[in-house]
Amino acid sequence: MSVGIRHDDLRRRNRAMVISAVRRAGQPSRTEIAATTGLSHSTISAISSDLIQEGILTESKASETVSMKRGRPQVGLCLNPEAAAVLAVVLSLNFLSVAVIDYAGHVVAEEQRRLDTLTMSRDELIDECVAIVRRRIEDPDLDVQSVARIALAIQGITDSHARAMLWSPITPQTNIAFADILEREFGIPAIMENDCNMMAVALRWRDPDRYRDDFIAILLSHGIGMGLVLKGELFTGTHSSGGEFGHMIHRPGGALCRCGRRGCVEAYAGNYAIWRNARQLSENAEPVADVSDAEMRALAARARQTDGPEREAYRKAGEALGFGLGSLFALIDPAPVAMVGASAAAFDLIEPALREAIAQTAGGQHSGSISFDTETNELPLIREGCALRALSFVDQEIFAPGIQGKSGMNRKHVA
Amino acid sequence: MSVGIRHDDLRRRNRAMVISAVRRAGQPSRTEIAATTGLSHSTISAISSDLIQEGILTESKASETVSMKRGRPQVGLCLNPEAAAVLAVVLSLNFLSVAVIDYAGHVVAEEQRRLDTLTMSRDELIDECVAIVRRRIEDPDLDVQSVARIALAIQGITDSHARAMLWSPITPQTNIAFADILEREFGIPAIMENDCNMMAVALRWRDPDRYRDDFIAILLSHGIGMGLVLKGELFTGTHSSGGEFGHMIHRPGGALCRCGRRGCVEAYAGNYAIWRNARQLSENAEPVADVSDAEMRALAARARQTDGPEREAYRKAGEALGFGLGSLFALIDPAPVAMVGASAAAFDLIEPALREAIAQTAGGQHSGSISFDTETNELPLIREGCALRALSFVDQEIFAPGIQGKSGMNRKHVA
DNA sequence: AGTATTTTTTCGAGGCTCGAAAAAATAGGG
DNA sequence: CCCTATTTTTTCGAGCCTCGAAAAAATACT
Repeated sequence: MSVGIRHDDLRRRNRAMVISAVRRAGQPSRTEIAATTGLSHSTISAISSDLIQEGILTESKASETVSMKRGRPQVGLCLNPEAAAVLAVVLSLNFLSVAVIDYAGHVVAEEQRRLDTLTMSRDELIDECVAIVRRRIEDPDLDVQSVARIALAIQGITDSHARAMLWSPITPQTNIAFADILEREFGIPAIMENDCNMMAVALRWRDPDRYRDDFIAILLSHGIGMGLVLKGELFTGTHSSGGEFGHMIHRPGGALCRCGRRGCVEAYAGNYAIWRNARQLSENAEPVADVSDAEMRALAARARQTDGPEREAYRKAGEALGFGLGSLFALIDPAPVAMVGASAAAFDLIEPALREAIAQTAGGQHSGSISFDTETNELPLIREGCALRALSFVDQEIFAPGIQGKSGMNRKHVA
Repeated sequence: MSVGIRHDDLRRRNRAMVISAVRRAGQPSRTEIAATTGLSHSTISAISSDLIQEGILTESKASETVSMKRGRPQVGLCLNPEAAAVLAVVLSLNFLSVAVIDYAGHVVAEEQRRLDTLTMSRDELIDECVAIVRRRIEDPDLDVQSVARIALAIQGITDSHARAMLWSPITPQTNIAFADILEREFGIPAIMENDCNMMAVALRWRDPDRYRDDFIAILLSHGIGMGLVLKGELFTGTHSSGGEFGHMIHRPGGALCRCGRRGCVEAYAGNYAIWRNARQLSENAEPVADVSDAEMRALAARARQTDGPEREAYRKAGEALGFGLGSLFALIDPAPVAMVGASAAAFDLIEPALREAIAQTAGGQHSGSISFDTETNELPLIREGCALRALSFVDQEIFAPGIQGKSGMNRKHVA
């Protein structure tokens, strides 16, 4: 059962709250932090003094503060970039990328590689990931004191504890415990996240006005993925990363999906499905492994030009997405939607049928008011989400730890 | 944003924790509470001493403790039944019921009435509810010191703040703010909950081994409802009670649903849909207002006897439920399911097609391992859920209040 | 009756937050 | 240039809260 609050938890939580307030606000003064957290000035003063002493926060240079107000000028607090570093690793189809991010959230180094993920063996895949991480960590050019956390995102299903990839369309391999492997290899805490969930995390960070407590991020790509935030929390399944919107059933017994089942939303709206329909192939035709972005752009161009099979393919995609969203809205109620990925550039071809379909569902009451936004490049979002996840872990678990391992041990003190 | 933890919160939360530990365990000793909450004996001693002084808890009579152990015998703490009372009101099709429950959770009085909810005006409906509550509260025979909370459950959609009924199949009226109305009328805090959500709350209470952190309660009745618990929390929509499983889309453009749309799960699995299919009426035939339980039992009997349209009707219901669950499992992963309601008695007719359908969906990997349980009488569950909800509110908001309205004002102190 | 054992209470220590007051740092006005 | 008003930040004592250790209470066993 949930456990009582010990006295030590109090300081721990308030420390975490101050750190998170600084991360969100950028350069808040102590007074601003007191206002947003509801804690007293004395408490904020004490906590931030501790955090500065420990090298986690720094006071921003007074030069920048252009306060035209009377009185003692506010002194902004900011995250000390040198307090820690994190790694964001993104593994997607035929592509592996890693970025080193300092504690303030700035990318300080990166590396990208093309692979052939579909044909690689289990060990090759693991070795590539370990190697790219090792190169970044051990790079002598890089003045990074210590990497405190690795976050790895992958297209596919991960387990709910963020330890392992369970299944992924980018490789025939299954059940690879990447988080455990990286932890063993480098002795650095690691997590394994779903790519679409990381998209959602990043969208919330980028535009908290639009993407606040409830929203949906849908990846329109070769497959269809979703990241879902409900009540301010990232939604995950009971055993896996969950939110497999692309594999909700659109038409029982319908078109053949890449997952081997029939009638999934993805089997109508994934790139391979649009391509299959545009070529007027059978719904039973085996999904192709990959369709290039260029080819998809060509399909979209033809669909915009003439009312042929290409336009019909996009219409079917919109219909599947619309009925899928309708069923989703029946469960969670309507929420703002972000359409992410290269195919989001063809959202103009998808939207009419999508809205028409939603209007026939439980979401229908508000079908006009549901707002869609598009973002054609998913990779930066995923990486940003990973970085945020990893940094937030450092904020809460390392710099505001529980009883065990009271921090401040080997960290360099600043000034 | 989330607010810092003040010092006063600490005691408040730990008080709430002790109360909730007593409610769950029945008659735990102080030592047991210390063990489950992780707080020290001293703290538990101090808090429980307060709670006893305030008349919220009592020490159980030593006579019952048959401890064959050496040492000072444990003295069990229990909820003082006289500390407060709550009202559970359940409004369903043509039926209104209310129960008075003491603080220990025992029903001390009840009243039930048959109504004609489908034809009643808005004011008649409200007046009936107010009147039945008034009769129970003002009953001179009843020695109830003070009703601290009213919880009202209704079949249909409520808002996410638990204030109002937004839409219900039992009445053509919409948007009735029952919670506000009852609060104004009696000056007692009230909430308005969805019936299926209350079923889920009660199932979790009754069988915490089976229904712990993640499970699904589905009401098989004239309509199809769902209560969903995920990660130990009751799931609700962003604006409404949410979880409208019955109105997920099974077949786009398919059978006519009671909600006016087409192809909803309910349009295949609701009583009216089974009845319609069993009579081999068109899928476009207007849903009938009500089918008696007796008639449904007759349908089920005939379905078991011969392989005719009745059996096919149940098969279609199972198929719709199965594909619906499959889509749900794509989002949340598989979880134990409770089938509740009179039609759960016909689950034997539904299950084969249901399992076959699930096997064709994302839930398919585990289709064999998904476990179903049935419970044919929903009303006691709903009432129990209401009572638990109301009592839990009293536990947390009244007996462990924040700064404002520090409790213990007019309550009778016990010995 | 005395001893061992277990539960519960008591008591002082240590932490944490809070409010009030003091200190610090600046702009504006004469 | 100095003084005052204003705003931010720190300091300090008070009040709670939880904790651990020890004491007290209540029973079974010998």
